Amino acid sequence: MTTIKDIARVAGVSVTTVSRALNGYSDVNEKTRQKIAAVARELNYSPNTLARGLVMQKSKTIGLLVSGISRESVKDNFTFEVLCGVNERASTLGYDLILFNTNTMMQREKTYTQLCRERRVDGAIIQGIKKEDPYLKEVVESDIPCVLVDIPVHSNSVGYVTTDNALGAKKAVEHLASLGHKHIGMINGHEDAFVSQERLNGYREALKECGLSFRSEWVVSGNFEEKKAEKAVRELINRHKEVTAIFCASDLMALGALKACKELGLHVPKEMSIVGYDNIVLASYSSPNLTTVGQEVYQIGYEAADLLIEMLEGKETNMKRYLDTKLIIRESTDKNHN
Amino acid sequence: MTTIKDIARVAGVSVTTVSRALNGYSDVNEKTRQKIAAVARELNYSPNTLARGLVMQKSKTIGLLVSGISRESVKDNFTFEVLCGVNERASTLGYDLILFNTNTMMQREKTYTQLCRERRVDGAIIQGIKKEDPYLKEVVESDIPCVLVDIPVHSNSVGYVTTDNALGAKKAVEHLASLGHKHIGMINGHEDAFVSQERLNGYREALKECGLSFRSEWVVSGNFEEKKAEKAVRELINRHKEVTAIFCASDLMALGALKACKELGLHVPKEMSIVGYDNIVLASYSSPNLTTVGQEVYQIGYEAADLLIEMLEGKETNMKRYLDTKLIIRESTDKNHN
DNA sequence: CTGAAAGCGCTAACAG
DNA sequence: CTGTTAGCGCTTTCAG
Repeated sequence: MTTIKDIARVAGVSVTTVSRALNGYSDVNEKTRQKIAAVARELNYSPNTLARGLVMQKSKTIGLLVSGISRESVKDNFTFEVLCGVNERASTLGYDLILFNTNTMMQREKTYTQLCRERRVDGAIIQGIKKEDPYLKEVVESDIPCVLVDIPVHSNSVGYVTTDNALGAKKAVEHLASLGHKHIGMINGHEDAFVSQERLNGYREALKECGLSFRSEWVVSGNFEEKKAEKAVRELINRHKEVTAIFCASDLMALGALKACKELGLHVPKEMSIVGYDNIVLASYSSPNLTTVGQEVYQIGYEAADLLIEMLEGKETNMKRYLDTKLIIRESTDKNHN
Repeated sequence: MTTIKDIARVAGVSVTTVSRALNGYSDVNEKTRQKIAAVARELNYSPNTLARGLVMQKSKTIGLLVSGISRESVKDNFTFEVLCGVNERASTLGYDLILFNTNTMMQREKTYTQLCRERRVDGAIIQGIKKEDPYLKEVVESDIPCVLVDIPVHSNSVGYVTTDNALGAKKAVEHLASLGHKHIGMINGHEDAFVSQERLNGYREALKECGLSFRSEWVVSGNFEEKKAEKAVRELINRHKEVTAIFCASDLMALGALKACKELGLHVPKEMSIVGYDNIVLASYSSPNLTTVGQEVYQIGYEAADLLIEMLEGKETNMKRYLDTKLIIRESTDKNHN
């Protein structure tokens, strides 16, 4: 593998000059520069980023920390979409991505900070972490620049990008209310997720503003899982016949809700309206298609990378970004017929 | 950031000893070892992998080269599943993953080899590359250890993992034939993919073995795209009324085929049988559910990482791995009623 | 069992 | 405009 030393020898200059020439510094004679460039090409030179990183104290690498890279997370490719967006923006700006997996992290017994420091990543993007995950605390306390996805926590070195989950939920519930539904249930995710809190808040707000009453019995947890949600909906409906519409905190759970209704012989949307959240691909393929609250997941990843790199490069920023959601009306909601 | 130098100073030993102690060499006094371990913990030490990589000439990093990390590839999460599998196996074996994106690679005008060498990855896994992609040639010629996904090409330094695509296709077509279909069309992917070639071969073989005739007019390209396939199927059916079953080289295209049939008022499976390939998540959610040839995509990634690391660590291996496919019969195929 | 010293490939003062 | 020198943090002979 050729090094700048080799180039220096062949070109008959010092390594310093080679380094400067290759890095586009101005104080190099044009002739020398060209000579060096030619030799570099000829010798098929590639810079060694490890060596550069060692001396520069930065690696042009971003750590991507996701807990969702597992066998299960395939249906709901939130994780993947975020990753695509991050990848796109980061590589455009000259950063490479290194993948960390929190599952394995635990196996290895390495902490977040250790992982980041060992690899000397310049910063990290974290996704899919739970509210009370010990890593979250560690992140906030460490001084590694970091952007959180969907966790509105910030500090000197950590920012976040998220959508207004309360507002998104509100849109969904208002839609249901505007269709004449008076008794609207909710299937929420698990409590360890910030988004669940927020979506619940939005649900309550919407009910209030629409003059509908909030009943805690109508709110049950589906743990963001299709199966759990199916069960939860079945129970909810059996216990509370008055409910004519359900807002689900994720599409996957809405899919479960659909199944539950089918089993119970309840027609969606004639007898039961269902709204999901996320607009995953499946949402437009199920029958009936899901009315849902869409978020631009790819864009979330994109913005996360963009924000992190702004932080890394010392740009002025308030370290918070909010993206829009929009209500997508399909076939799973209809007027209240009762 | 503390270094082994700091540890050496505090512990009152040399850096050499620290290095040896921390790396578990045997020739270190147990007392010294413990002292060093204690100091390291106290100082919150993390090894610098860049420095280590520089001197050791290897980085414990695997480059993951995928062309599918783009906005479009979300429906078909083949890419993601492979990634999950790779990630799982690699991180278990102590390797980190670094993501390269071929799209951006072109923007940056960096070649595959450059990317790998700059980051000093120990090896690479390549997925989603086309048959005549210039990178493929480069890969085979370079001496960077590398595993290809679904491209049966190998050399001294490159191996591959794939499924027997011909056999998979054969199973699908035989299933159709066994249902009494005599006129079986095929929607293939683009010609630049090895899997397309192979699936076509399997299709032809099956026809032959079942005593059915091969008609090139019955084979059209859907370019692995849902929309393209929809159009292709519409045209195929209009031109060749005799066709009663279609084998699609991907589920996404089979979904397109389903749409085409719906538009044409053809009932699936009563009037037209459809088989897909891949068993993507959507396949079990569409109506009707797709009969399809399933492959264990996660496992492909897992095996790719496993194979690569075997190669890296000098294990004996023939550098080829084949995985099984299995026919999954659902609702989109039925007996020939004509 | 331990330490001194060299060097991985690169950048960055500093001095010409 | 160019070269000398030092050093990033680590591993590894080679001598004790």
